[in-house]
Amino acid sequence: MAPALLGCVLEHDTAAGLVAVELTEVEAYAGAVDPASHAFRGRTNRNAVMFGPPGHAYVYFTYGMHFCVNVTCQPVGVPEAVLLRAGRVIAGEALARGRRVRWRPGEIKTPGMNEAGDAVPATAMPVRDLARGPARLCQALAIDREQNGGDVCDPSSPLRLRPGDGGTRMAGERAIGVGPRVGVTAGADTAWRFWIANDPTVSVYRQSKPRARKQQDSR
DNA sequence: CGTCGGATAATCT
DNA sequence: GATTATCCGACGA
Repeated sequence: MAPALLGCVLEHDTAAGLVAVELTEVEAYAGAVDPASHAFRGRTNRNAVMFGPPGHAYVYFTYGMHFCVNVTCQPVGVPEAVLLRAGRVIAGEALARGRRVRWRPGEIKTPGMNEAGDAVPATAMPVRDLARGPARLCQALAIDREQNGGDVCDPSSPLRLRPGDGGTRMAGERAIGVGPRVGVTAGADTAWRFWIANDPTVSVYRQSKPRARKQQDSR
């Protein structure tokens, strides 16, 4: 399923307008047999959607500030899904850019302004970075908890998946890259990440790095 | 381009 | 209480 999704289009229709991306990078997570999968240790409230019917969005919140979206791809009871890691914006670029304005805690959260309060030019966020990475993709498409469990195969859903504009699957004529998944600890040697070769919107590979443990009193 | 640390909170042990 | 399917700015090469 994962490489088959490359080149397909994910679009989110909201009151603000529609943003669409052509998927350029995905990762497969194989539930019960995959220690890197959220479903590896069984069903919980968080991963319940993974155990549901295929073609639905599994949206989770992580690192205290980011959302990521998966598409389930197996029958009820088989918790397998594909994480949508990156895409190329093909519609709603201005809206996506507005959603990608960032700020730091405690600072003014005004779209179009930077931390100093200066107007941010339209070129501040390169188009290639609008959905380059799973949390960035969710930002650009305004995907959050509301979309968890949604049927992305129903064309009438706000968040839906459709064949690519090229009309072909498997990213058409383009070569597909294969490699280990980003940021996972268990199962780091399993090559279940797929991307469109030489596409600038594919995120940079990063190995999982154990974070320093919470500082004890070091005196 | 690469590495590093901070932000920040749901989830699980 | 530890961990995390991340992002971003700062800094150095």
